[in-house]
Amino acid sequence: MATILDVAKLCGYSKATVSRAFANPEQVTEKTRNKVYEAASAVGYTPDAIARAMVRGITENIAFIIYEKQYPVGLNPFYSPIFESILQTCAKKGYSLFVSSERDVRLPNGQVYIKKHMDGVILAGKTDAQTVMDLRRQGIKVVLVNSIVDFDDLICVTTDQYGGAVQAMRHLVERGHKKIGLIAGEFSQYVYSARYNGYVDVLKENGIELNYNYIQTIEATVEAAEKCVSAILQLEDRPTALFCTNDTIAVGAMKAVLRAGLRVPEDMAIIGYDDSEMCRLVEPELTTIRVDKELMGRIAAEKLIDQIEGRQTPGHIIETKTELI
Amino acid sequence: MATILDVAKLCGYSKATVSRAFANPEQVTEKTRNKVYEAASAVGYTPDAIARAMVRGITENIAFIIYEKQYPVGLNPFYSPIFESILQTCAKKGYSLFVSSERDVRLPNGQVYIKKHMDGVILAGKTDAQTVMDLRRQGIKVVLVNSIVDFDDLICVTTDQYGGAVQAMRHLVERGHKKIGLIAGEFSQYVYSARYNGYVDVLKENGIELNYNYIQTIEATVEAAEKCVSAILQLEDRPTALFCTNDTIAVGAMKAVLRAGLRVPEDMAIIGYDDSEMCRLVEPELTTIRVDKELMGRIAAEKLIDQIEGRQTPGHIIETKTELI
DNA sequence: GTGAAAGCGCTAACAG
DNA sequence: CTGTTAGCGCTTTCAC
Repeated sequence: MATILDVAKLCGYSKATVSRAFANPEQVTEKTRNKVYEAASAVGYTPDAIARAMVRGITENIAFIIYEKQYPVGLNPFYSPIFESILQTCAKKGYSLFVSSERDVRLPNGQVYIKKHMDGVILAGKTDAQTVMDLRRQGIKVVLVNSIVDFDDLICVTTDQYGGAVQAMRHLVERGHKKIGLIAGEFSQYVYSARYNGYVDVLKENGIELNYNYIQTIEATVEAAEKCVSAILQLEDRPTALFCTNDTIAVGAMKAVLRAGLRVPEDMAIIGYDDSEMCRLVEPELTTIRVDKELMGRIAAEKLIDQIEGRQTPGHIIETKTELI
Repeated sequence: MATILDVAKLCGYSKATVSRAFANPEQVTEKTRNKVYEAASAVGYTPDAIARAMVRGITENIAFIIYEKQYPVGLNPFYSPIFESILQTCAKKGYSLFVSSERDVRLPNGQVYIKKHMDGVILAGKTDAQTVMDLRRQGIKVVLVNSIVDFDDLICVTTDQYGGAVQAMRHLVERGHKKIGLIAGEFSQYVYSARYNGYVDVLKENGIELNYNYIQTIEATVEAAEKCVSAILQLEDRPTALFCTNDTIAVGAMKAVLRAGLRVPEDMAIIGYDDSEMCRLVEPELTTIRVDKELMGRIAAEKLIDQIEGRQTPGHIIETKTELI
């Protein structure tokens, strides 16, 4: 592997000049530059990013670490668009992106440790204060997505979970539904209760009494939702609408209804949550609550990079708006 | 940021011993080790991966680089499971994973250059010999997924594209279909022609004549497929079955059929390709050709890591089997 | 089992 | 504009 020294020798300039020709071309005359480049091509030289990172103290890499039990990282319909958005933002800013689902590695002494080929991380999903502190102690900047830890100087990018649930429920109520079921996924406490409260509160504000037969908590999979809703359809006095706390559940619910020979939404209205890709795949297409995942990813990446590059990043909780689709 | 020297000073041992306590614990007595760990915790020390990589010449990072125009990386229903599988394999082997859709960065001299915080890359999608050579010249090991470049010593993990298409077509023919349409996505030449040939050959072997009204090439999106199939449904003598060259197209086709008030598969049989997640979301569920994406990802990652760690990796083209679902 | 010393390949003052 | 020099933090012989 050719090093900077090989190039320097060949073109007759010093290491420093070769270095400048690549890292700060404007600091070198065009003539010199060309000679350097020529020599570099001749020996097949390419700067070594590791050595560079070592002396500069920065890697220009960040990591996106998802910690959710629900689905694997790459297949998660909610995080995929966020991931994609982060990826794009990184590309634009010249950063490379690590992806991982295991937040930490243990040193032989049992200490938590994250491989430090990165200047910062975006943590998504279940996150605790300790992790954030560990990371920071290692000199790594942190931004949270879809989770909140109460440090004043920590950026947490979230959505209005409660507001979205209220939007969904009001939509159903406005269309005349009084018997509305809740099929809730087993999400983190934070997400679960916000959506649950939205359900309960909208019923209350419309004077509709809770019917606990209509409320089910299940694993957030198509299969579980299908099974659960099939059972609900057997109820004497079955609901006319279902609020599903994510789209995967809504798709399962829809399958159950269609298989029972009923129509959506005439016989059973269904609303999902997240506005994932699948909403547009099924027929009829699913009503859902849009969460601006593209924006969440972009903000998270931009704020993180701002911090890495030493720009001030005021703000703590950044809440993006939801919208009915 | 505490360095190894801080720890050495505090515990009274040398840098070398501290280094060993973390990198090769067995080379140090337990007593020493504990003292080192204690001192490390006290000053908040954690080994610096960059410095480590610099002297050892290995990073324990690899990259997954997708070069496809079709969909963005993170949202690609075909590559997502491969990605997930690679991620898992990496985690198991102690490697971290970079993900990217832009294969290269250009140096000021115009040379292609990839940031070398990695020991190897898995290249997916459109790949050319030059890229492979550039990477190798930079000391980076390469494995290809879903693409082929003819170097004897280059591992290419693919599937039997032609065989899969034949399976799909035979399935339709066996169920008595004679008027079979082909809705082909604009994929790479390699994929496109393998699937196209499968279509043509099975028709031939059954003595069915090609009807060019039944063959359409479109952008591989739900919308394009829906539009295309809506038009096909208007044909005087419309087909009774459609072979769609991926599931996204098949889903679009299905939507068009259902919207026209027809039934799937009674009025129009539809078969997709890839066995992506969406097949199980739609109702009725989609018949498709399974491609073992989990296996492809795992093999690619394992072979790459084998190469990085200096193990022999014979073989060139590794073809995984397809299966009708 | 532990220490001393020599770099890994590069950048960043500081001179000239 | 270019060269000299001094490390970045760690691992790894080679001695002891």
